Formats: sequence, C-alpha cells, structure tokens
Amino acid sequence: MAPAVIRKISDSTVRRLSLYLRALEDLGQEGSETVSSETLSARVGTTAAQVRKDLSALGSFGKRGLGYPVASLLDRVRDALGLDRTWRVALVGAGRIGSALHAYPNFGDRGFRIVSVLDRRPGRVGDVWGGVTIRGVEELEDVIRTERIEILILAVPPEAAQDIATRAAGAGVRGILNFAPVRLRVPEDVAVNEVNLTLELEAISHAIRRRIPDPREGTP
Amino acid sequence: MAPAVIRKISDSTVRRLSLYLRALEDLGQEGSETVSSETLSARVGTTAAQVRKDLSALGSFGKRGLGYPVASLLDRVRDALGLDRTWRVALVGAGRIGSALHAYPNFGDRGFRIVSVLDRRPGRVGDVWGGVTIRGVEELEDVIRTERIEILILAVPPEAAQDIATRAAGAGVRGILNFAPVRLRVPEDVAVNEVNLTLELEAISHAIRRRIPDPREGTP
DNA sequence: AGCTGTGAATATGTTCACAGCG
DNA sequence: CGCTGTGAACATATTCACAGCT
Repeated sequence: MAPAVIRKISDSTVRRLSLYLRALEDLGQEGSETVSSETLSARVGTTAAQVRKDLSALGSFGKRGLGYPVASLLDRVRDALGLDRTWRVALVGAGRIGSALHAYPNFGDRGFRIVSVLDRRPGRVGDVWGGVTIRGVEELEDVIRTERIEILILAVPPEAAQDIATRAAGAGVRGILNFAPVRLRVPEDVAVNEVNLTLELEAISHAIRRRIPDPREGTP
Repeated sequence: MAPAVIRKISDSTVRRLSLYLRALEDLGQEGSETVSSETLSARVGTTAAQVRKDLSALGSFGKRGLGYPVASLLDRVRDALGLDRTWRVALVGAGRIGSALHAYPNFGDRGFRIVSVLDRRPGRVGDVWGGVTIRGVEELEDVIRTERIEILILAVPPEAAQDIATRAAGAGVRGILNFAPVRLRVPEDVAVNEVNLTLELEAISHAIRRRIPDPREGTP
C-alpha cells in the first residue's frame, strides 16, 4: 500500500499541496466524497489545470468524469508532505514570537509536536509552558539527542541564530524553521525555511506603490 | 523628488531587494563605502549575476571596476520598496500572534507604524498596548478612516478573516498582511500577502522526507 | 457527457558570458 | 585590469488544449 512518491515534486507544488490539504479537510468535513480540479482550484485560488498538474505528481487516481475521491486524495497529499506521522519539534526562543508559536493550535493538528522549549535567559529557564519546562539553550545538543528532535523552530535574536543552527545541525536536527532575519548556513542535508516578517510587509509596501495612487494621498 | 520607477520589478526580485536592504544596512554599519555584486550575493545567499540583474531594475549606477556605492544603493532600494516614508498600520487581533507582531521591533525600524490595535473580544478592548488603546473590531471602518490606515495586519481566527478583509478594503485599506490560513478575496487594488506558518513547517517535513528516503518506500 | 492526465506552447525566472566603461 | 550591465541561452513554472477513460 501507499506507493512511494514517484516524481520529483517542485517547491511551488509542495506549497500548493499544503493549501489543497486544508481545502480537502474542509471538503471532507462538509461531506463531499469527491472533488473536481475546478472546485479545488477555486478554493485555494489557482487554476484547474494547475491542480491537475500538481496532483499528477502524486500518481494518477482521479476518476475521469467524476473528480478525485476526497478521502484518498487526503491520504496521498498527507503522505507527500510527510504528515503520515508526528514530528518531534523543539522551540528555541521563549520570547513573544516563541510564545505565539508554542500556542499555535494548527501545528499540533498537523502532527508537529513541540516537545521541548529552550531559552537563553536565566529568568525564563524553569518556567513551564503547557507542561513543558523551559531549559537553558546550553542544553541544546543534549535535548536534541535525548528528546530525538527532528525539527527546530528558531525564534531568537538574529545574532544568536547562526550559532544555534550550527549546533543543532551538528546534533542531528533535520530541519529548521527560522524566524530570525538572517540567512543560515547549514549542511546540505538540513532543510531550512526562512520566515521573514519584515520582508512580507515590504513586499506589500512595494505593491501599494506600484498600483494606482491612493486618492486620499495629499489630503491632510 | 519622487522616486522614478523605471522597470517592472518582479515579485522574486522585490523579495530579494528586501534581503539586499538588510545586508546593505549591515555593510554601511561596518563602514563599507562600496560593495561588489559578488560580496552582496554572498551575504544574502544568491549569485553575483542575480544581484546585478536585480539591481539593474533600479537603474544603472554601479561603478565598473569598483562596485556599487553603498549609501546611494541603500536609497534606491528603499525607494523601490516604498520605504522612503512611514506607513500607518492597524493590527486586528490582539491574541498571541498579534501581541508578538505588535512588539516586533523590525517593523518600526522600517517605517511601519502600528497606530491602532483592534480585537473582537470585549475583555481585550480597553487594554493599552504600548500607548495604543485596543478598540472593538466593530470600529474598524471608523479607525481606518480617522487614523488614515493604509496597511492592515490580520491576526484573527480564520473564520473571521474574510469579513474583516472585505470591510477593510471597503474602508480604503491598500494592503493586508494575513496570518489566518485562508485565501482572502479582495478587490484587485488591495495588495495581499499571506503568511502561512503551518505551510512552512509542512514544506520542511516534505524536504526531510525527500532527502533520506524512508526505507519502507523502496518498493517499485 | 464530464472530467482527468499530459504533451506542447507559452511565460517567467535564472545563469552564462562577454562587451565596455571606469 | 575589475567589475557592471545586459542580451542570449537555459531552466522552471504555468497555461492551453485535447485525447482518452468512466
């Protein structure tokens, strides 16, 4: 069962698969047994052809004339995203962003379990967050090994990020989600994803400027 | 003098401009008067050719044999991103993510000023965050107009996001940074950027799986 | 008929390579 | 020389369009 993913899945397709997943969960909830590429594309804001191309990377199993069976498509998409298991995640940085991420319910729903929290500041160490006691960042390697951490969420100041990433990679972490606005250098076999919040606002700022000027501009 | 937008700048270039900006600020801080495409590319993790292509969209003013003057390049990049001014931003959603974003220092450094905070929950309304009193979300249109809000940061539950986006667009907001995992439908003249935290973790999960194939997945 | 799956066509983004200026 | 600026080559991603299954 569950044949391996056959084709190479591109980055942009992977990101859309994540969107399809959410839409499919909703459709399942609503009782749909089957869904067409047209319907799915409308839900996530792309085209029907794009959906078919993306899903064809998971193998062909849509029913012509009918659409895709929601339940098995859900399974396939979850498999392709590696969500057919739970992931052991550590959060480094117990500041405001760390706190928000720790409480973010969607992570747990998708199988990402934050099983450890670390912080540099002695004042934070020993605090308990939802049953997890915050440990000092000097214990990083130890935590990764004994807790079998695979993914690290980095929510620390930029100047601390590279050192932690290097140590984490050395201790065997396989992926890092980085919120610090610095480009991390890590070994090739560690997957890194950067979330740069200021960049997102700057992209909006640029887009607004390129569009039709705001009629209110110039009015005091 | 108003910044002359010369060429159409692609989305991927805009995102890299934001990275160059941070690198250039660092370089300026370190006292560099000039920087080569090679050096800049190394700092942000791209290629020298890519940097030159990107910067050529801002007009040609690098010095051959020398590189780009850091100070004027900074100005050009800021202009291109629309950062030669401050932006009036409202934050909707005073939960954990909202709280983290409100305290995020980088926004203010780049000219994004959160001048208003709104929340749906009566228990939050009236609280004061850094000098800003939280108002009820029913006052959204009023706040946008009287406070001249141009950009909205949406940090509300997914089921509330579309309604707020629609109302905000109607009241004249020009851009929305959306943290709710739903695709917003807004008029064409409103710039939207989605930040989907679960998607970022899922992309990592997929990448980890692709790198070292699971031994069970060997069957052809 | 209805809708998928996919090559072929197109569009967009990246890298190459080199002419030309300081 | 060294390094930019850029057309041309290449690589990727998206859209089209239609043959073929159910």
